[in-house]
Amino acid sequence: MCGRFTLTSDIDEIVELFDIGRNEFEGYQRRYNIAPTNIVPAVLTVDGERVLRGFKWGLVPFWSKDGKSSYSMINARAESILKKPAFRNLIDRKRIVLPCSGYYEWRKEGSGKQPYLFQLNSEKTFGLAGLYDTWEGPDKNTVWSCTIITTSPNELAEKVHDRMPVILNENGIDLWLDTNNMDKDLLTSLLTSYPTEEMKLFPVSKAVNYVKNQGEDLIKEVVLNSK
DNA sequence: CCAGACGTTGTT
DNA sequence: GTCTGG
DNA sequence: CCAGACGTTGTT
DNA sequence: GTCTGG
Repeated sequence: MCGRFTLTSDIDEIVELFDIGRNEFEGYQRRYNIAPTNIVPAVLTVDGERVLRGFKWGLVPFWSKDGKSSYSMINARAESILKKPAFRNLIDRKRIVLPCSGYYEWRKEGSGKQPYLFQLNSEKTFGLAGLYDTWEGPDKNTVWSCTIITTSPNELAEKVHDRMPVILNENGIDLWLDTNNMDKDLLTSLLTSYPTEEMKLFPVSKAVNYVKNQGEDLIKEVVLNSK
């Protein structure tokens, strides 16, 4: 999973897919409109209600000493998620889904790296499976942080990369966000690659390499020079 | 027993 | 906090 | 990806 | 130069 993904501004799509209130989404936008770029939105269930809040991307486990997360904690491997001490205790009660309209992966091509954008064929918003944790700082502040789960790629994704994020369909989102669901077999069975035939991929501008670049141009297809 | 890890990926 | 490796 | 190791022995 | 660990 790359270090960059996009979120559509289509409120209706998000509200519908995640079954959250419209005011929940608008409240999120208000609360986080000046958040740093490493804060990402995600949906969780609190007291039976779907809630959208910001998480620092890069898990900080509750037992962390300094509140920092290593770069590697941005992802958790689905295959080992029940074994790894940093993740396995989170699967019971700390599950989230991150709204996403597309994600980038880079492929080495000749001298440089060509970014590709993955989307659903429908170009609609989808959900990435994640886990979160909270960490209490010395001054009693709480850091909410998260990690995105990766799995082996489907036939499309493997053209570019050897991993892909876990994408949940609507049913998967419901199961993953159901706080009453403690069935580890069922939960881990959701952590597979998304159907190839429902996804598309195309090259995009290398402008995506610079985080400061934003906007529509980054999700447009570009024509690559054939060799 | 205790110290040290605890994790994954690759444009930052 | 808990597990692992030395 | 990049920084740092790259090794073994034993009177430290 | 190449491998490994972070």
